[in-house]
Amino acid sequence: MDPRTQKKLELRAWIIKAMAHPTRLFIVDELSKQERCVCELTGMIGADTSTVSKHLSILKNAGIVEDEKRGLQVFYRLKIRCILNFFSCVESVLETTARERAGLVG
Amino acid sequence: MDPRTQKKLELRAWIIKAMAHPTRLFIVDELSKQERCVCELTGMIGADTSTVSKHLSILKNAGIVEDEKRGLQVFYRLKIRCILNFFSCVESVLETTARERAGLVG
DNA sequence: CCACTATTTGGCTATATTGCCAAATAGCAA
DNA sequence: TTGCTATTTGGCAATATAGCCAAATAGTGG
Repeated sequence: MDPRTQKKLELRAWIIKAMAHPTRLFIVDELSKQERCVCELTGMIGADTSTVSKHLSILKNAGIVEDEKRGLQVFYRLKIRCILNFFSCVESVLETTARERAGLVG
Repeated sequence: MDPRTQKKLELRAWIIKAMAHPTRLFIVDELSKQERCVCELTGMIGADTSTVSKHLSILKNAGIVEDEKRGLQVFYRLKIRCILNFFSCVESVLETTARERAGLVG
């Protein structure tokens, strides 16, 4: 693999990696419904505020979400809606696997 | 986040994580064009055979690719085509980010 | 059986990620 | 300024991932 291709794929893998964590999937799903501040997300997730903040900054750096400060709070929004397609394709993967397993048994 | 949701998201994150590596993105892209044996992919990637084999087993365990042994060789195929949507959405992310950066400068 | 090729697995080290706590920063209000 | 709340950042320990080499496994042919 030539270095140019390598660099290109590293960048793309880095964006996908931003999605590759359960907490961050939760956040993206939640933000697909409505914007949320860090404290709201922290409450729903049940982790340390700093942990949630770091997850959000990973998503923000990747370019998947955007933030807006209003008063004391920082609100996060989903910036790229097509990222939700990840969910449906992942469901396809799971369904296919489940169907295969069922087929092996029956 | 309740344990049920957590488990569900962990499973989905695990599948996405299988895509979150430059070498595995290369493999998926290559397999989207045609099936390939491990030795062919190893040649294109330029890593140790064992490394490529491990990447392939990650993709296989995730349910994204499937394999078929023919003689000495094991051929891998892309099983879930919608995974290619990941690429186009990632391009959207990159384009949006690039447009923003350009806007800030000009 | 032996030799040879293709692939997988085990084991190791280096590196990256995660999550907590503590501390720093930012904004609002007295 | 001081105090309070929301968020981010730094640092650390635990865990996970990646890549190489060496060894094991599987299939082919003499």
